Amino acid sequence: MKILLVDDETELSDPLSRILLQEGYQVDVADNGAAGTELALQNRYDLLILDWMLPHKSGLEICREVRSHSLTTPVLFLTAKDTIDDRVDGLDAGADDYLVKPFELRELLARVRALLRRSSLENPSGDRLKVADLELEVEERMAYRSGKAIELSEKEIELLTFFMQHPDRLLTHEEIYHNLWQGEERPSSNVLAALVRLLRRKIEAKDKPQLIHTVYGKGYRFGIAQ
Amino acid sequence: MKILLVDDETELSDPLSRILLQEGYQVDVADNGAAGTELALQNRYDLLILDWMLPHKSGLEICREVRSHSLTTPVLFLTAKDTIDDRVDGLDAGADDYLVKPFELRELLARVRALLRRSSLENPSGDRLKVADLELEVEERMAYRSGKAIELSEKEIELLTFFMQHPDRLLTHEEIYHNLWQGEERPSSNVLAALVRLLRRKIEAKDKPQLIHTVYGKGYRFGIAQ
DNA sequence: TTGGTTTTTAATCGATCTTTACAGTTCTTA
DNA sequence: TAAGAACTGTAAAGATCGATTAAAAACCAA
Repeated sequence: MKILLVDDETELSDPLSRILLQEGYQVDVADNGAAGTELALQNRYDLLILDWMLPHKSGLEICREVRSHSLTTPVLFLTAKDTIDDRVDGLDAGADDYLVKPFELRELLARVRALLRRSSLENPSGDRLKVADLELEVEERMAYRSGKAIELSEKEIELLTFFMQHPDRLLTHEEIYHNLWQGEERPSSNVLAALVRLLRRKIEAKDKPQLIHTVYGKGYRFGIAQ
Repeated sequence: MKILLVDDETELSDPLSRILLQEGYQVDVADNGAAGTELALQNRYDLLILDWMLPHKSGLEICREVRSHSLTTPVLFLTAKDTIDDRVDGLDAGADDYLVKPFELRELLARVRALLRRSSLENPSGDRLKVADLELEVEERMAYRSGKAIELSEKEIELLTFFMQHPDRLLTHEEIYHNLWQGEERPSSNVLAALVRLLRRKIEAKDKPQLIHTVYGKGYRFGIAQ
């Protein structure tokens, strides 16, 4: 689990990041708003912990900006600001939780667990996914269709994972691009179509139900259901 | 958005449920743990708001039990209990948020919005239209007649959506053209008739009541009624 | 660096969707 | 009931989009 901590007070961020590391999370730290925004947009974190008052760009602005790029990573505010207005503003800017300094470490950790638990519930990236007769082991970089092993490249895995996390749903080109090439500018060519073809070549078979369905003009749908 | 409120103190739950209703949510109220658990398991709520101290079964127990049935509805605790241990217990029992009484109403509403926003992000239940035995999921670009899946093209979806938004009403050619080809100049040919035919071919069936009725010289009427 | 693999680009081909046109049918009214 | 108007069914052109290639570029390990 990767966490981004954006805080300029090293008296807080140093021990906090150490403790989060001890708890088994990977932690990146940024000490100003601009750097935090950039990191958040270019990497895939499972949680953003933002201080409110920051050099260059406030936590509130980071949150708004990140959300406007339709990044849905959970956000936890950590701040000395304690009027109701601030809390409401923070939550309405797209934050998921709000904790007022000084806080008890144990409560913070419990809230972090709650946020991560929910996002892993929704994105069962747990290394084993199954749809119909197709199984995927993300860590192993292997898929199995009706038991037969299939080797996949990195991008193929990413696409298949995204597909299998949202079976039977229309996934638009936008959404897929966002998920696989986030941060980077939208590819000018038909990378996605090319990638889909590579994946199809590996996981589809004539004698098995089709799994990747194209939805004309919109995107793709993954699953056995039409 | 449906919310279940479980609280035995009517001094709190009465005004609170009234306010939630004013905010546009559907609200069910239970005044004890057993009833709350039952309601939560038998209905589809978008959020559970649980008091901690309850007759029969505590909020904590409700939360655990509901989660053990792998129900992932967001849970917000609302309680007078205010030791760190309680909060940690609540969050680790599967709750998503925890608010200590007395709380500011505005903060509660902001947290409710945050929780509902996230769950609607993860479970985008787009518009669902239903007329007779025909269902339409606009976002998913799928229709179902008596449960059987039907794929539709963009223009077909637009027309069917317009039909289903105004059932049992005469929709004139003018209105339909205006809605589907707004801005553009009125097509010179019989596009609409052609489109209606394509749609009929997909959603009508000999053994089912007719849905698209033509009103000679005027337009169309959609619905089972003659 | 080299050689192999993965990812992206670009061009072409093919499929689907939308519109048009027209022939055949049904409906309305004089 | 006959004539004209309106609708249905069909086919095909035009427009848009996706699939398929092959080759270039980027990446990576030896």
